[in-house]
Amino acid sequence: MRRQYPFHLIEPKWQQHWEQEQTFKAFNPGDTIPAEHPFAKRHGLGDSNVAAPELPPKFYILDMFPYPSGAGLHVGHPEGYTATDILARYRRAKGNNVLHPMGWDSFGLPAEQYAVKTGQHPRVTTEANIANFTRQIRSLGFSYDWTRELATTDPDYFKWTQWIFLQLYNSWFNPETNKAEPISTLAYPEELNGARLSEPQQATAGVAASQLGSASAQAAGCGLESRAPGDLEARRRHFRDSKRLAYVSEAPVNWCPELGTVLANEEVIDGKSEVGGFPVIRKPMRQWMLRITAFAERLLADLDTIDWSDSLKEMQRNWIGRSEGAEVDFQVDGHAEKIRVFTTRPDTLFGATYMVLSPEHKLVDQIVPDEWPDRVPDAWKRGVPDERASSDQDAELAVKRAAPFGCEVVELSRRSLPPEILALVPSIVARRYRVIPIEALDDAVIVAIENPSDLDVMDAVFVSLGKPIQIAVASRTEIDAALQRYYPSSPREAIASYRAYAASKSDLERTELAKEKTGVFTGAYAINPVNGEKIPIWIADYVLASYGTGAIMAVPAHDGRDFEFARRFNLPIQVVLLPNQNTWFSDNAPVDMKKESADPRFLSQFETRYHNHPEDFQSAFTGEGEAGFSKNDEISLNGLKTTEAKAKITAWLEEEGLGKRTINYKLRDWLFSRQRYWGEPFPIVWKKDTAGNRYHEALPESALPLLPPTLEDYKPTADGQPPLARAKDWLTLPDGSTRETNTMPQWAGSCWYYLRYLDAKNGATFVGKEVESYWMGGANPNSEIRNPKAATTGVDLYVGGTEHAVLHLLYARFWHKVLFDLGHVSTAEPFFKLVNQGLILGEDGQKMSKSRDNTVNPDDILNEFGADAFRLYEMFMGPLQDTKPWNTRGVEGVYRFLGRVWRLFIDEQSEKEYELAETTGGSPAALLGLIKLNPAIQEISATPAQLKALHACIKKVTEDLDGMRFNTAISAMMVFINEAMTWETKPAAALKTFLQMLAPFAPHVAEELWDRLNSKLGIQRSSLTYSPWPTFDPALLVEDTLEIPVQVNGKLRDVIKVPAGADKATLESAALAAEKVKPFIEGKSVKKIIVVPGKLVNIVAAG
RNA sequence: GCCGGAGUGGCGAAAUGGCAGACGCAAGGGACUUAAAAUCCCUUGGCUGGUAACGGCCGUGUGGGUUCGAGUCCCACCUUCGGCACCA
Repeated sequence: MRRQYPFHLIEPKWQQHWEQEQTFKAFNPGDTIPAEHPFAKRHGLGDSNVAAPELPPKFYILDMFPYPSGAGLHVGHPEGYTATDILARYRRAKGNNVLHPMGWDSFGLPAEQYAVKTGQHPRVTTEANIANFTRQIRSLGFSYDWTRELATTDPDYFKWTQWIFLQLYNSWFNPETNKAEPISTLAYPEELNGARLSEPQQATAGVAASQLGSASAQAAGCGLESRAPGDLEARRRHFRDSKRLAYVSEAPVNWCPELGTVLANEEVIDGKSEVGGFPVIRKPMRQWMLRITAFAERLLADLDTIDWSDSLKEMQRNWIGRSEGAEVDFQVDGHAEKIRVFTTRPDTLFGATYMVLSPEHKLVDQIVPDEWPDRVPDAWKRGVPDERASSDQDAELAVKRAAPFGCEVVELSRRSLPPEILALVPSIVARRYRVIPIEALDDAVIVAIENPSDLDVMDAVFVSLGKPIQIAVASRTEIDAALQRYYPSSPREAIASYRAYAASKSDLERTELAKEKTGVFTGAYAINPVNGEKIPIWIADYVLASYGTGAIMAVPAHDGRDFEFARRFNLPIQVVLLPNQNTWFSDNAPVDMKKESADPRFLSQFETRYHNHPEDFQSAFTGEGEAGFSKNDEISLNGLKTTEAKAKITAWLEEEGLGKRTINYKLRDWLFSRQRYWGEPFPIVWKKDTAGNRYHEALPESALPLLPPTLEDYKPTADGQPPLARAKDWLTLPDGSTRETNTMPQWAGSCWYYLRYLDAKNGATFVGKEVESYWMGGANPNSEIRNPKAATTGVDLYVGGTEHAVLHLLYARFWHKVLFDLGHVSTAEPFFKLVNQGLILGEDGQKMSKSRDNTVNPDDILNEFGADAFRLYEMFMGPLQDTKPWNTRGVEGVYRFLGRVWRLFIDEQSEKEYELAETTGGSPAALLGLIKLNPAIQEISATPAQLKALHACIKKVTEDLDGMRFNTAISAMMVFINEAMTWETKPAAALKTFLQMLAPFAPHVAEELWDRLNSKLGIQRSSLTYSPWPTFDPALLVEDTLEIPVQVNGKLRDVIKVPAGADKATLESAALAAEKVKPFIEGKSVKKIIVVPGKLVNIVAAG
C-alpha cells in the first residue's frame, strides 16, 4: 500500500523528543521537579521538593508485565499496552500525576531449557530477549516512565523478593485477629513453656487431626513430619515452624518428570503441566509451602471491595471454593475410633447408607478386620477395574450372537477381567456382561455370566475364539473355585491391591478412567449417629484425601457420585428428600422404604406409589426439597425444607457433641518451591540439631540478595537433586550448614512488582513508605477515584490477559494482604480496577500459532503502517474485553484515516515536493521541513455547524474514554474528520482541539501536526502531552429543529420536523397530520398517542 | 456435568426500552490517470412493487411472554467461547 504520510520520519522524531524531554517521567512526593519539565509548567510546580499534598491527584495505570520470550512481541501485547497508554495520556491531559511503568517478568523456564541445551547462561538469553522486547515496545511510542523499568531477574529486584519471603517465613497467621503477625507474637502451648517438659507433644486437634491425610495435616498446622524432637528448644522450633506462613511439608506433590520439577495445583491442567503439556504424577516430596489457605476467607470477602469483572471474580471464587457444611463423627463398629466426615448436606444424614474414605486415609489400617464379614457380596471385594477395550457396536453384535443359543441377555453391572484372561475373551462379551473366568483352554476360555437377580443360578458360556458363542453349564464347584481365584480372600489383601491401583494412576489417567467408579469394601462398619444403622465403610479414589476430612458419608439418593457408586456395587439407596413442596412422607410412612430401596427395582415401586415423575429418580436428586424419613427419638426433620433441615440437624449434632458447623475451601496451600536453576534462591539454610534432625533457618537480611551460583551444567543432578546442588562450594557454608537448593516459582517476582515500580531505585527498602502511600492511595487526599467500599485504590487500573485470572492475581493479592497485615503497605487490596483484554485471533478466526501459520508479526505492521496506525487498529477492532480476529485490511482502514487527517492539515503541493526530494535523500528534519501547512487552515472563528461537529466529537470521545470504549471513540473522530474534509475554510482552533483528542490514540502524528499548527499560529512550542483536555459545551449541541420519528402501532411511518422543545400537543397534531401517516390511520380509530418529547411519537390505531 | 460470557449484514462491529446496522473492511459503479496505484464521489441487510419519483413486506440464534413500542426486560431452549471439573 502506498505510504499515506511520512510516519517513518515522524515517529522516531517524537520518540526521541519524549526521551530527551523525559516527558513521561512520573514524579514521587519529595522529588525535585525541574521547572522546565512540562508537568511542572502545567501544574505550577518545580525546582523544590514537592510533598504529596501539593501534587495533583495520582493515577496509577499498570500493564501486566510480559515474560520476555525469544519469540518477541506478539500482536496481543500491544492491545493492552495501547489501551493503558491511551488512558495514561488522557489522564495526563486531565491533570493527573500519572504513573505508567513497564518491566520484565524475566525468570522462566525457556531460558533455562536453552541453558541446559547449549550451556549459555540464562541471564545472557534473558538480557538479549529483554533488549528485543524493549526495542519493539519503544517503537510503539508508549508513554512509559522508563526510569522505573525493572526485571525480576535483577539482583536489586529479587533481593526484595527474597526479603518478602523472609517476611512470610517470619510470620504466622493468628486466627484470633484474622491477620498475619510476626512469629514472635506466637505463644507456645503450655507444654512447651517448660512446665511439663518430659511429656511427648500431643497432636493439636485430637481425633480428627490424627486421622487426617497428610495434605489436610498441613492445613491443621502440622508441618514437617519428622521424628518427635527431643529437647525443648527443638520442640519449640518444631512448633514455630509448623505455624509459619512459609513452611516445609512432606506431601504428595505434582511432579512433572519431563520438566524435572514440581508444580503448583494451579499449574496443572487436566493432569498435564500448563507449560508444555507434559504428564504430571503425584509423588511425596519435601517442599516449601505458603499458607495461602489461611487467607481464603479474606481473599473471598475482599473481592466485593474491588472493581473487577464478574466473570473474573467468579473464577477466583470458584478457585477458592468455599463451602459451608458440617463435620460429623461416625463411630466405627467395634472400635474406639471415630471417623469424621465433612458434608454440605447434613440434612440428608438419615439417608447415609455407607461411608467412603480416601484410599490414603490413616484410619483404614486400624479398622480393617482380618476376615471378610459374613455374607459380603463378591462384588464388594474387588474394585480394581481391568483393562479392556470395546465399542457399543461390538456389544450389540455379541447380543445377537448369543441369542440363538438361548442365552439370556441381561445388562449387568460392568465388570472386567484380568488382562491375561481378557486376551482370550472377545471384548464384546467382557464389555457387555459381568463375566467370571472359570477356565482357560488352549484356544478358548470358559466364563460365567452372572445373573444379578439370582446369584445361585449361573449360566456358563463357552467362548470359542473367532467362532459363535456357545453355551455350556459349569458346575457349582467349578464356579466357586474360579471365584476364589478371582476375589481377594481378605480385606487387607483387597485394600492393598486397591491402593496399589490408585497410587499407580497419574492424575490424568485418573480423570480419563473416571467414567466408572472404583472402590473396595474395608470389611469394617460404622454406625450412623442419627439412626444407629450399621453402614459399610469403603475406600474409593473418588474421595480425595486433601479435601475436607478425607472421608464422606455417602447418601446415594441425593448425591450423584454416591448414586453412581451405589448402583455400581449394589449398595442400599435411602430416599430422604423430595424435590417438591408436597408432603410425601409422614412420620408414619406405610412402607419400610429403606429395606426396599436396597433393590434398584424399588425405585419403580417408589415412583408409582409416591411420585409421578420417574425421571427424577433415575439419578440422584441433589437439589433442595423437603425432608422425609428423617426422624429418631430425639429429632425429626420430616417436612422441613432443606435450609431449615440443615440448620436443625446441625444444631442437634452440636448439642449432642456429634459434629459441628464447618467451612471448607478447595484452595490448597501454595506449593512454592521448584527444582530449577533460573529462579530466586531461597534465603534459607539447613542445620542439624543435637539429635541429628535437620531444621531450617533464615539467612539474615544482610545476606540478601542471595545470588544463584554459576554453573557449567544446568541439568538436575543424577540423583534427582535440583541444579543448584551441583554447586558444591555454594552449597555448603563454613559453619557446616547447607543451603536450600530449591528455587522460587516464576510467580514470586510478579507478586509485588507493582510496588517496586513506585520506588524502583530504593536501595534501603522495598518501597518507601510515603511514596507507597501516595501512589497506592491508602492515605492520599488527592486520589481521584475512590473505592466506595474500601476507601482506597491501590493500582487505579490494571490491564492484562485472563490467563492470570487465578494464578498471578490470587498470589499477588495474598502477598499484598500479608504485607498489609505486617504494616508494609497501606491498602488491603493491590488492584482496584482490573480489565482483561480479549484474545486476538488469527485472520482465520483461529488462535494464532506457528503451526497454523497465521501469526502476525508486529514488526511487519510497524514497518508498513507505522506505530500510530497499529495502535489505532488494535483499539478499533472492537471492545477491549472481546475476543476478536485480526484483519490486516482493517489496519489499512485506520491507516487511511490517519492519511486523511494528515491531508486535512497539510498542503498537498508541498507534500509532492517532499516526495520528490525524498527520492534524492536528505535529513529527516530537512525533508519534513519541506512539508507546509494546508492554507485552508486559518485563524478564523468556527461556524455553528463546525462547532457542533467538534463538540459532539469531544463529548463522545471523552465519554467513551471514561468508559474504555476506544472503538467508538475512534469512530467519532472519523466522523469528525469526514465532515471537516468538506469544510472550505478550516478554523485552526477547532483543529487544534481535535489533535488533542487524537493524541492519546495516535501520539506521533498528533504531536507533529500540533507543532506545525503552533508555529503557524505564532505560539511558542507547547507540550501536547500536558495540554488540558477539552471540555464540550452542551449548549452548542442543541438543535433548533428536530426530526421526530412517527410510528403507527410501533412501525415507523414518517419523520416530522418540529422546533426543539415542542410540547406534546404540537407533536401530536404534527404527527397526525404527517403525510405518510394518514393512509395508516384512515378509517381507524386512534386509541392512544404516545409522545416522548424530543424522541418519538407512536400512534395506536385500531379498527 | 457445574459456573460465567456471547449469538445483529459477506466480515470486524454500533445502538440510556424509542428511526437496527454508526464507523471501518470487503464488494459494485463512477471521476482523475496513457495505464496502474493512491485519492475523491456514489451504491451496498434480504425479498418485493414502480419507467421514475417513491413505496411495501420481512429482518438482531429459536419459541413464548411483558410493553403503545423489545437487539435491549422476563421464561424456556439451541449454538458457541472461556473457566472449573469426583472439592462431598
